[in-house]
Amino acid sequence: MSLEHAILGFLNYGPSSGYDLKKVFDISVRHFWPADQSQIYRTLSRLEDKGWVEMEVIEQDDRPDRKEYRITETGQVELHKWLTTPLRPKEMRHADLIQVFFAGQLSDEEILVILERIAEKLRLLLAGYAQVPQESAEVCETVGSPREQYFWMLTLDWGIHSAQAQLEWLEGVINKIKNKEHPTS
Amino acid sequence: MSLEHAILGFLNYGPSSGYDLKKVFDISVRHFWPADQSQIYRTLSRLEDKGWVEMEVIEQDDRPDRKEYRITETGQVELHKWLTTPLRPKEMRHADLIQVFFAGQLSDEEILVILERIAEKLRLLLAGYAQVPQESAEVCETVGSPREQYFWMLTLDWGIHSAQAQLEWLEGVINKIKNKEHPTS
DNA sequence: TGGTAATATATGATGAGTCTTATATATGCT
DNA sequence: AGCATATATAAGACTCATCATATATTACCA
Repeated sequence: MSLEHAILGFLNYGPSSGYDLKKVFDISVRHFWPADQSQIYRTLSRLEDKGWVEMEVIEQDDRPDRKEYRITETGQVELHKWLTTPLRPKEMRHADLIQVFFAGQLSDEEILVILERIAEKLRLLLAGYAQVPQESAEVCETVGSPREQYFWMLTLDWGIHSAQAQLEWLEGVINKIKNKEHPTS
Repeated sequence: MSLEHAILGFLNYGPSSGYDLKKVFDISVRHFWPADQSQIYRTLSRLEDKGWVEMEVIEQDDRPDRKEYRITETGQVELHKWLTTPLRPKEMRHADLIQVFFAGQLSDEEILVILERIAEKLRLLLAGYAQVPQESAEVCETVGSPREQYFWMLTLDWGIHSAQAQLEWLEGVINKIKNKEHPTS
């Protein structure tokens, strides 16, 4: 399971609690692997059962106690194995494209609304990507070597290039439809 | 639910059985909305419960009987409503990018294997897209008007442009790493 | 006559993720 | 004293999708 190994990946930088992991996920990998809080805690328990991580309760005076998880040697072996193992192609689901697929049944005005909405979502996505570097800067510099940071940035770059390509293509389509360069019946 | 409305979309072209729908899905929308056979049958039952479709058993001499589903007026209203309703942004999950994110922990050779594997998957995806027109040609011409076919092709075009943009970007990254234009520590 | 493939539908188990809610401690504000 | 907020963990219910099977009919071939 991917979430298991994403968590192992972070624990390999150093021990951490479920609460910490949730925050790290949200500022670093959320754009390609969002993780629910409850899912993180459940997955940590499962990782412990598998022996890939160990847990230690850290008592805190100023805050509730935390459970700190540390990757084991078995866990490190498993992580390396997973990182270098081919992943089977994952099928995509784009509900937006279902709307486009059946758009022929709609009026040109309705179609343009749909397409503009998709374009707007892509612009928002790009705006979100633009903020990631600032949000993650602190963690990046403290936790990561330049080499690690380089690959972190690659994943962001991938998202930006994909969204930009999609947006440019979509804007072309919108213009064609505005110019009535499509079949009317 | 998107699958419910994708099915309604197809039933709006004419009545059809679960078996037919599975085949239609596989040659037309599989690349952005794959559907499992058992899921299609279960969804058809649910659509019937909701009153969006009606079922009729068609007895056949040469084959097992089939249950033919027909969209109702309520179903058509619901379909139109859904097609013109904004969909909330769906978060993406790309397990491949988890491997890239943690690739800094690996050797350059291991990283190139990972990236080449992702590139190869994209090439396979593009090869698959290239075959869609032939596979769906028959259904397209019999079921769809030129206007409908135009939007069907748009969804394919979207996939092709996305995959192509990703592949080109990825090939650039692979070359940079081959030329050692990345941090080694 | 037996075997396979195509047609056609259905169910049970499981996995993965989401949503909601609950619990508990400590800080700081008013 | 009362309230909101941040920290920290957890469990229940649910949705969606996948996987494996099961069943039944007919056609075709050896």
